[in-house]
Amino acid sequence: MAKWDGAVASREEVRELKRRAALRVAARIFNEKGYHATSLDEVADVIGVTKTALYYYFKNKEQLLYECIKLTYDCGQSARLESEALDGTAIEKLTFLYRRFIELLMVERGAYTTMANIRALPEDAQVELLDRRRQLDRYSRMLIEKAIAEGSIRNVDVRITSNFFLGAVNWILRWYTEDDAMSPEEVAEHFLDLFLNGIVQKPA
Amino acid sequence: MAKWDGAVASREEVRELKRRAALRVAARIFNEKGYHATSLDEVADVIGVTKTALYYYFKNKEQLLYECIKLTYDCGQSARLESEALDGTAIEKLTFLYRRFIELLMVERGAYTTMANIRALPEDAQVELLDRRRQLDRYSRMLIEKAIAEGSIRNVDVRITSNFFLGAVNWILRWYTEDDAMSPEEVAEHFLDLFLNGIVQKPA
DNA sequence: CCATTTTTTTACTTGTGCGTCAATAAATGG
DNA sequence: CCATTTATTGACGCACAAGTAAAAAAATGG
Repeated sequence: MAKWDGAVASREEVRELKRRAALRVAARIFNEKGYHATSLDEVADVIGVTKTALYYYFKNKEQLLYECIKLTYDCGQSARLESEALDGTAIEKLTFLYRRFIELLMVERGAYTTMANIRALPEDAQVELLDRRRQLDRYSRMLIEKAIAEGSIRNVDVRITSNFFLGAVNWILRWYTEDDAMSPEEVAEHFLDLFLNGIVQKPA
Repeated sequence: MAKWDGAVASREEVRELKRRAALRVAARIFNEKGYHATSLDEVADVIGVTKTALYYYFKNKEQLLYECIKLTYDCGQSARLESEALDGTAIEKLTFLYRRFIELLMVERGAYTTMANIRALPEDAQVELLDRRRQLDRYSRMLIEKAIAEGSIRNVDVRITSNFFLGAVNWILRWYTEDDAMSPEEVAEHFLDLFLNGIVQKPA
């Protein structure tokens, strides 16, 4: 057994930590300035190494972007899988899906999923990511339909409603900063409240 | 007086039409692939001229982007000015603001206002655009506050609520295509309904 | 039809940033 | 403390796209 019994990171662990740190830095700068406007020299500078060192961890710039975007998509996938595993009514699953998605997104802080970013990737990566996006969207719509059927929500337009809320959620990364006074859980709570109940004051 | 009495475009009019056509094309491609990934050769190709011709109408690439983004910001400004000119309750003004904003945005189809795009511009243009954005946001929040005060909407968190809806609206350009079955007015109607009333089925 | 202005093109310069290769430095284990 | 693997660096080639200058083409009005 290694001394310190795992309290100190092994070689592979160090490597993995460095990779993740690099991804965080890259995602932040990509979001700030955009993928194409960001040079690898710049990312490397912020990390404190040279560009060539990055190539030791990532095949190329595309690969770096791909993994940044994947951070974000994994949030959606996790939320979906957890929601599917629940047993409850459609509106309960729907509520859970979005709450979880928001919380994960805000904690992970991956790369925005702009069309510009997706399009920068090779064809197969594009297909994979767009497919994942569609899965989330389809699941979201399916839940809305079921919730309408079970009578828990109004007879809204499914496509519009799904886009409406997914848009509001995706936009969070645009205005939420790490030093925000509000926690991800609080934001999620407010968003769900707005989504479910709207803003209008109902007569008592 | 010119013959045909203005039925045929004058020189300046033709020039202006060409400028606008170029802006449309550029905005579409910028939205599709991102500003930095789009070469002027490509924009020119789609229009059917060479890159150099573009330089006859626009000072440089930045200028082209600036005007594309301005198309979008002008939508927000127009909606705000029209809303301010109304006399009605806060919730009426708020409803009008967003309905008008959505409709204008969908018709104009300017450039997405991503951080990457803004940051690509020179400092003074950035300041100007971000200031305009803040004006719209401030006006939106002010109306929400007043609407709470007048008792027409619930006591929601103003910042969250404004960001929530502005996000959903800005996202429209991501999923709405020109050949969509739904008209801008219909989309606006649905969005306002969702925003005001939420999705939950209220007991009769 | 010609002179002039407007518009567009061809050919070029220049800078920037991705990705590579060989060389060096740091860590690891015997 | 040395041999070997792992990690990082510096220097460079190369492609691509922004922007320019001068010439050609097209439109306009007399």
